[in-house]
Amino acid sequence: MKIDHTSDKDLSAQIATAIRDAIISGQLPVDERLPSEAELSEQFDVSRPTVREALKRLAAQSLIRTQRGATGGAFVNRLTFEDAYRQQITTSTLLLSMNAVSFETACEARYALERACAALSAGRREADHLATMRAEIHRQTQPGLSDEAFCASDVAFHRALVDGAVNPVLSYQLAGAVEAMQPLMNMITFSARSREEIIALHTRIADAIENQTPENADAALIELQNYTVRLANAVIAERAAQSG
Amino acid sequence: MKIDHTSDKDLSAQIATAIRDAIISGQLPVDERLPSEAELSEQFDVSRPTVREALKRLAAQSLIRTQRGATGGAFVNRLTFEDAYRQQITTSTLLLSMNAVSFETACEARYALERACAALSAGRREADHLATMRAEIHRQTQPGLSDEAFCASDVAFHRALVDGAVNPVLSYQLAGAVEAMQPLMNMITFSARSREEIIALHTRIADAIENQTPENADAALIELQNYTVRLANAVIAERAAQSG
DNA sequence: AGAGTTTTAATTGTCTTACAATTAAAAAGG
DNA sequence: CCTTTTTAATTGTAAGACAATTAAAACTCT
Repeated sequence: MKIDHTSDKDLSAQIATAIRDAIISGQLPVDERLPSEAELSEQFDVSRPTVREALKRLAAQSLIRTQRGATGGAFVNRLTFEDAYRQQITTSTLLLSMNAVSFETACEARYALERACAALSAGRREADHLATMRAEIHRQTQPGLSDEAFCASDVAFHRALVDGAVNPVLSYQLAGAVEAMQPLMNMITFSARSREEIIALHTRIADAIENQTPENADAALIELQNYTVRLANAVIAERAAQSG
Repeated sequence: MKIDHTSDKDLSAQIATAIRDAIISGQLPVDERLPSEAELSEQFDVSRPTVREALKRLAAQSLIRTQRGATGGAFVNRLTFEDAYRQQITTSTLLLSMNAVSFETACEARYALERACAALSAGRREADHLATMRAEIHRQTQPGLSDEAFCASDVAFHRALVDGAVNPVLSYQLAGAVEAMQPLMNMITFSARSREEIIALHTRIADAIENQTPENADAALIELQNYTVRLANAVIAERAAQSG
């Protein structure tokens, strides 16, 4: 592993890339200890602060973890699904908030992916995920529920639907799509009437999963998508009218 | 924005989190300039190297960019779809390589998502994406094509299929699933026979998109999924026999 | 006065040195 | 042999210095 001291790129960025490549290619297996910061600074012929900046870049991506003390150091970190979820959610959230993505586009993506999961969920029909869906539907019917709590329950319901596919890779991919929509969903103030409609559709979805009728789940999800978009457009139009 | 000097967490991690939260919440809009490193070190009451470590953490996630010179500094970066693609791909790749995910599970996730896109692609039927798909199919028929080039063309074909849905959010979500599979796909050495089958299925998919018959695209993708899994299992079994 | 050139100041990038905090192993002592 | 203390290795943090870069300000010449 060598770096170019005459390059216009930061040395710390080059070092981080070199180590990252070594991890991705498998040269550095999980839990392997990297050389100490002092050794790395010798190997790359840079100062220790520069090495540290490189290591912090890798730590920010959960690629390494560090430990102090005599037997401490930087270790190649096993990237867990939990870590990946978190990164995926923040990245997706920022992507939506920074790029003027229309509500409809985000919604289309979300429900397209979710319907794919629903088909698998209907086939697997896991008892615990189904129980979670029913429990969340029940929570959503509580009259005193705040809008925030309703939205949180909504997310939990859809998470259970997705997790019901029992495919961690799929759950990971969907985490961003479902969770990143929450800020957008929160801007929609749910009336009692719209909650009723949503709960009815949720019930249809849960029924479809239970009865292993994926086509019914598909239809209900499409209706939910359309209804959500209609609600959002109404809110957006109202706001435009108020400000204009 | 304040940090806790008595916490067991790294100061640089705390500072990075504080700034990241400010960006996500919108307090720091895109292209806003952060205070200089000297000012930040005063504000947080830490040394400049510590501030720099925090900034490198943010830079690693494409949340900020830095510029040298008189009017330089750290600026809130607009997270582009391109940046997000790259992160998504490396994260997905590491997730698969570090977590003993079965080929079938990864394949199931990938094709479930891809079929969702295909349905939309068939509805939109974009000329340029269709042209790319045809061009890649043609490339795949060239007899002298190396296995690596065939795999790359395969990825390009599927990317075009996904991009044909004309939904950047969807393309972003899929980027990881499609590209992260490539290392797994590369381990399958394609014989002339399997190339023929794959090209035939690709052609059926392209035809289905062109004719706006999503059910045909769906069927072909399912066949492709099954065929890919069969090939992979055969390779895995052969390797086990050789080593055992 | 205007255009081109030089200087200057601000900022990040890097290096050096030093010390604090933590931790496990080694040494010491009972 | 067990407990306690010391020690050494390692990361975390600090302070100060200089290099590199860049845009604006000052200057010079026509």
